[in-house]
Amino acid sequence: MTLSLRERRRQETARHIQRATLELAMQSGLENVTTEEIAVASGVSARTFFNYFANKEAAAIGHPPNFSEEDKDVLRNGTASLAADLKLLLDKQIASMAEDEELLRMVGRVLRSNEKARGILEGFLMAERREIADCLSHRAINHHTAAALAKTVTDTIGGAIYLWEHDGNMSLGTALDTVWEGLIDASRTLSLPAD
Amino acid sequence: MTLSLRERRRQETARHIQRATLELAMQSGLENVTTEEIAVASGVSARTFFNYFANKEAAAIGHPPNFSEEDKDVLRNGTASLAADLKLLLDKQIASMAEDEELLRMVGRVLRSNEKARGILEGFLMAERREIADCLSHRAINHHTAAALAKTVTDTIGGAIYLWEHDGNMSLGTALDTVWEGLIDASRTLSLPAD
DNA sequence: GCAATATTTGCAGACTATGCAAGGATTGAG
DNA sequence: CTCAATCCTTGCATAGTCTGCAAATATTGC
Repeated sequence: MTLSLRERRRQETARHIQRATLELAMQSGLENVTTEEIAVASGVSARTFFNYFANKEAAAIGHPPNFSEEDKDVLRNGTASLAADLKLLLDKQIASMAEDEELLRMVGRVLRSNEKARGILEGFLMAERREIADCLSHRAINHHTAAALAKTVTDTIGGAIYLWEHDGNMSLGTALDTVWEGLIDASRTLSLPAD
Repeated sequence: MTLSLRERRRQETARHIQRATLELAMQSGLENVTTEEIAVASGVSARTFFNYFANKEAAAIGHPPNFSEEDKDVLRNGTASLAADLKLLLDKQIASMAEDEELLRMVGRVLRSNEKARGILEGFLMAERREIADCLSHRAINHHTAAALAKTVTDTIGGAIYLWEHDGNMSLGTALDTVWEGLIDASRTLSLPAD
């Protein structure tokens, strides 16, 4: 886990560029900011900007951290109910996001107004869902059930952030609990009466 | 519901451009097709192309049809179980998509390789989910439950198409049933043991 | 057939993104 | 410390995206 000087600098520059991108986007909207302006604000050349991110939308979103092996082990070999283990994962993810609420708010604002950014995020989420579904494959009835559960994870995080952004002074954790309850209610609705 | 000559021509040109875009994309990949080429293949000027679609990704996806009032009424005032009414809506949507499987296959292929296209589709889906959640607001326990149910609708359609695309000779309808079962199983998992 | 209204088109111009090659910085070995 | 290998940054050239504008063309309703 020790990074070379080069790697540390690279990460730092990437974060730096993301900040600059988001701050400019908050002022004028990402559409109205040029890559040139972002590069200047980040202290790198326009060409170097594209060595770090494929485009300004990707710069605004940044490089999201991967799931830890620890988290995935809980999903694979957890002893509690599946629902409880999933909720645990959600709590952890939301807690880590709550560490920088301002960043989250800025990213959220970009995502709401920018189609390309939404597409890039979808790409990240697809990869995450694949990972989660993989971890669940032993515990779920079959592949499709695992996929449906994985989707609920990313959806619930998205829903919680959305609620937190729109409902004035609800904490991220409370928003998660609220959306989670809605999900459980929806699951009851779907599973109880039909067939 | 009668359209003027102008409106009919406009729709026809739009479909024409979508076809041309998709056919070129199948040959070389959408990334390697220029808007100029699409315009020539569609028989319009490069400038006119942009009067119809904001970009080539939007042209590939096309203008998806809205839900009919009839469909929405079933959601609002259906007498069967909510799960059954939702399944009905899904069956109808999938049946209408099955009318042009080649188009669906081409659009799917673009979506799998193009981030921007995924973002545009997400935009359409968000709007659909809002509509569905709105219809469900009276029948669901609360707003969050309705939102979770609406999300399952678009997710299930997406999942069914994905399955149909990848599993050799499964029909769209069978794919939908399979994904739907996975969803029901997932719902049972989430609703039964926890709390 | 004519005036009002919409659509198409070409053109100019700002912005995005990539390949390439030169120049600079970092690294590890001696 | 020094040198060679390696990696990173940068400027430049270039292909492509997309918008505003104004002239030309087509459609509509009267």
